[in-house]
Amino acid sequence: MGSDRLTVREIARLAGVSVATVSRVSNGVGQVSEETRRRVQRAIEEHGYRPDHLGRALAAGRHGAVGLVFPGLSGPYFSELIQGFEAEAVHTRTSVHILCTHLRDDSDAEVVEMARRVDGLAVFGGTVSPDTLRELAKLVPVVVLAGEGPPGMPSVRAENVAAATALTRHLLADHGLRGLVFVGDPRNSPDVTGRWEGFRAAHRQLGLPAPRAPLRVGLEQHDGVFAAEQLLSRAAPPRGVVCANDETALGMLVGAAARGVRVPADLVVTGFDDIPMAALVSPALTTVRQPVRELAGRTARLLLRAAAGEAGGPDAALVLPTDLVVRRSCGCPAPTGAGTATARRPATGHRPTTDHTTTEHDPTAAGRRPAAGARSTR
Amino acid sequence: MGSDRLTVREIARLAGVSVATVSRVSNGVGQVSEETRRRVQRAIEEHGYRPDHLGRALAAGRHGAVGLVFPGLSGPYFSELIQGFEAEAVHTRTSVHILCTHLRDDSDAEVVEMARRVDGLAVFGGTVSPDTLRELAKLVPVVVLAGEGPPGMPSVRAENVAAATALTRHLLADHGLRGLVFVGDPRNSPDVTGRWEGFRAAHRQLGLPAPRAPLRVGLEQHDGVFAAEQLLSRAAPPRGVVCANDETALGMLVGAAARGVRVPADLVVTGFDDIPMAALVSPALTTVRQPVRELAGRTARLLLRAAAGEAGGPDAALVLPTDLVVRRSCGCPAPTGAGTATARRPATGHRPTTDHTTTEHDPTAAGRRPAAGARSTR
DNA sequence: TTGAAAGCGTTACCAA
DNA sequence: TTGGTAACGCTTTCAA
Repeated sequence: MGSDRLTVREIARLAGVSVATVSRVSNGVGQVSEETRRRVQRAIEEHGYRPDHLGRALAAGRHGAVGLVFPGLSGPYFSELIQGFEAEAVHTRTSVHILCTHLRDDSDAEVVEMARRVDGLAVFGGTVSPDTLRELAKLVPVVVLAGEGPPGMPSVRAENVAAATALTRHLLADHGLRGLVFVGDPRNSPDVTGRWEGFRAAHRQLGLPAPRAPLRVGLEQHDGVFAAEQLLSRAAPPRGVVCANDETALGMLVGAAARGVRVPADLVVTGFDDIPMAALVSPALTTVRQPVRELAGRTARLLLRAAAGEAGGPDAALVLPTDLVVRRSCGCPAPTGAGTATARRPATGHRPTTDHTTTEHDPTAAGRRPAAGARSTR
Repeated sequence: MGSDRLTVREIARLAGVSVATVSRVSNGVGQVSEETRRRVQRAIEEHGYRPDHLGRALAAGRHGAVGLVFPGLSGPYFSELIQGFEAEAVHTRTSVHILCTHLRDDSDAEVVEMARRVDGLAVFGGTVSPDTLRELAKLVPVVVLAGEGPPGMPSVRAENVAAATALTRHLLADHGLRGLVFVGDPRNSPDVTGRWEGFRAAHRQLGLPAPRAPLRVGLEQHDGVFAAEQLLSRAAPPRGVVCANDETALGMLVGAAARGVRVPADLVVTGFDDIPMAALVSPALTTVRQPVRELAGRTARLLLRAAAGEAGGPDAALVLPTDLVVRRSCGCPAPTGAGTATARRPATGHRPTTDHTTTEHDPTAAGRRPAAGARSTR
């Protein structure tokens, strides 16, 4: 178990030098004669010495780690987010600690606790209260991911309102649908708030009466099934639903199928995020693509720069563009579909990567091909 | 941002006492006169002083944190695992740091790096090499989660082989199916290895020829769709597939539906894990339930005890029992199904919690009901 | 009951 | 090029 930890002093003694010299060698800084360096190096390697983190951090006044705070981790969206973030952090040799607050009531305290162990914090929108966010910012640099913080706090998010507006307008104007229902809880997260916002804006812009209240459910697949049960057992089920994310929409598809409700003939369903499954179900899901990877990457860069003590640029609130992805679940015909100005249509059927133009390498494409011998997730 | 951190010295000066007294008060140890205690307490609260973690950890020689190492985070399985682990850790005021190694080639080094920042490590089976595992164990206490480590290393896992055997026997013997295909990569993780093992054992036990090689795909939903494409485009598609987990099975269902293949009439599909969606799809998924929450809880308790320096008991490799859950996707009739000895059948249709006897509180049940005003995941 | 001082393991400054 | 030593912020003896 916890073997005899060796210290700089120990190595110094063994190599017959001072601790200062050992520190210089192990960090590769300062001037050390070739001969001494070799001697110290040998002692280090021979005993497998690695400087203790606590000591180092205490002396440096830095932890060499940043925190990533999420409410939960369900689904490919978060998975991708984390991957994008870590890919960036690895460059600066900064380790990333993930904290899931879940729904615990003392979660804000937990986040504050974490703030004391890291050099910076990326907090997912809606995870902690604005007050706590301000408190955190007094301790360490904070960047809000997929949301907005108090004025002046840097944040990175995807454009939700306009995309949701375009999507909803597509259903209302191009498909002539009425009585649409928004499935998701706008209080859930800033993302959902924005999508609900756009949903309403579309109605307003077209001079239609305001839509009814949203069906407030969570963002996981089974929440969508639950929503389908609710909606489809009504006397007059809606002709279309705009789901807060793809997973809910997939669940909706499942629930509809279970009741023999045909999509899109009887019910139109749309999602949000464009996760890999969105293009694989039938009918393929009309949705909005957001640059998840870049979202995470930009957040990481912003945070890492701030955590390193470099003056934060004037970049306050970054908003990344999104794309409407029109597929079949909205009622558009298979290969060529009527779309809005921003719509990009599927070229072929079943490959999410080639469905629409992507600006960056999409790792899910590689993931789908089961490369023999490669270790896969889990 | 990083405001003037106050130190113990500062507070001592303000309260007109020594640092030792401040330390005693802030930790609630030792003897301090009521009067002094109040004065120090006031200074502490007035300035919002909280002892620095690094200093404290350095003095104590402990980090007050443990690490949780996963290959990735896709799906409800990991989500549940993390939640279960953290629920246990919160009791001991230990914070949990999650590390996702993804598929990076330098991930073993990353794990070693993390080992130097925590008091103990729970490593998901198959995430790091046995050699690295041994190296880690030299630095901190290690518990393997959902797998087994080198001899002597504590581990907690679910019973896979017998469950997979029972499941497969059910298909072979009770349903008379032949030419089954195992969908999943046994090299992926110990869990999958065990399931493949059981799959083969069932064939052996019934005196049937050994099954063909598994269709090696990942464990996410889209991997199942991919597998369906592969299998169903063959000249002679299989009559049944045993999927390595529920998500793959759900993807298989989607892929089958897209091709007009009926389940279970044309194709029998089974999963593993019993995630919430398993009971909600139609046909509902025949699968194996594993006590994910308890898996995580036991791992946490084992690790936390070891991390606290308490002598680890004689508990080497814990194996938790699993349950075969027979639903419709295997071909059993809806309400009452032919089952094996261990089978527990659904009582009603659509509530995973009540589908089969569970020994502990199932948080997904609460999660499914969208409690108005409650913050939901993400 | 309180305080002075010695660590904890590292880095970095200042002399030598 | 090296070594001594003072931080870093805290806990914890040991005396008073």
